[in-house]
Amino acid sequence: MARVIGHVDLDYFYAQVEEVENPSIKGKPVLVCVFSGRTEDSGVVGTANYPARELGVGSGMPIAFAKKRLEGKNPVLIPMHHQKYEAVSEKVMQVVRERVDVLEQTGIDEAFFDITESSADDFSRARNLAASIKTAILESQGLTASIGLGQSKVVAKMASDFSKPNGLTVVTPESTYDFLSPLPVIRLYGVGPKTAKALEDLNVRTIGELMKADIAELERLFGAKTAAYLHNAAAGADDEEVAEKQGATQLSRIITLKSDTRDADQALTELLPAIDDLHRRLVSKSISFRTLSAMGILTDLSAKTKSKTFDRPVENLSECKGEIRELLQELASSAPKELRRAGIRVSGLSEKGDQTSLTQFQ
DNA sequence: GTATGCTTTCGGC
DNA sequence: TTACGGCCGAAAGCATAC
Repeated sequence: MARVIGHVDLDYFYAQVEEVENPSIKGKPVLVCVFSGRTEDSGVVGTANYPARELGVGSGMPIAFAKKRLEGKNPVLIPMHHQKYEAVSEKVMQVVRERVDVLEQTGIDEAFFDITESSADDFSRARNLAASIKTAILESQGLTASIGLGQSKVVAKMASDFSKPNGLTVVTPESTYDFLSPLPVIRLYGVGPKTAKALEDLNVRTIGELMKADIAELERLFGAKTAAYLHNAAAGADDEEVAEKQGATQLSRIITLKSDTRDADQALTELLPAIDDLHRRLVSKSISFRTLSAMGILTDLSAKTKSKTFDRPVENLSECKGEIRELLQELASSAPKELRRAGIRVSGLSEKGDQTSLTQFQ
């Protein structure tokens, strides 16, 4: 049976939550900012509302740069309140979950859903269901969302991206080719600036051109698995299932250092609160880990990591400061530049008292 | 050679 | 003129075992 897959994306999420809480800022450029604390304005824009975007400001942009662009435009800068957005997100996801067959949350503000059953595989019924989901989100939390429907995850994701904010785009199986083929490859889910550039060097600019691209050439450039994905995704024919996500596969914390350094002990000192925070998180969720990594962002913003895997799951991160120090030391001494930011990551996670996930197939 | 597991990098939001 | 976070998941790259 053909599938009906949806993707829901909350519009300019963090900034919209702030607008709902304080409607008087609506209409002005609103920036939700991640301040790093190094200098007054250092940090980046997390989310910008549409008035800000129309003035050329968007997420990932340095705050100082955004401020310059918005001089005289009465911008509203708000520091990010992650817990608040987390709470709103949970409520929205529950509203959606109640109305679909399967929900797969892929971020704080987006999710895939499968409504093959509840729409009886009928795209016109699916459209009505998607419209009712949008209404329910608006009534529950005052937020607009954009929804896309299609025959696969790739099509649904691109459909939700096609019209926003407050969009509803339905791409039936019959219209899939016409929808996808003229779009630039950069719009394809899974294609970022680097892949797009490599494709452009092959004279592949649109998804239609990607559909016809030589597979051997794609394999040579990207490897077999990515090549197969690109080929299928271009046709909107990926067969990825919508599946509820279990727990996280990794947890991390990263900070910006007060000043650039190669001194591992300095980095460790500044990281201690983040290590404690992650430790508390692990303990409260009864999570053990097997792999510990130190992450560094260098002065040129390039990234570097060093990691270590233990033989058995480790429960107590705060007892690993010696290992973290060693990893930071390896990292700092092998890095071509000083560290600007430093972080830790744990992966290979398991829940305490649940060793089955590691042993049941051995 | 193939399978498997670990390390590092990439890319999305 | 420049300006620059904090997460997450996944895949490539590499090493090792058989």
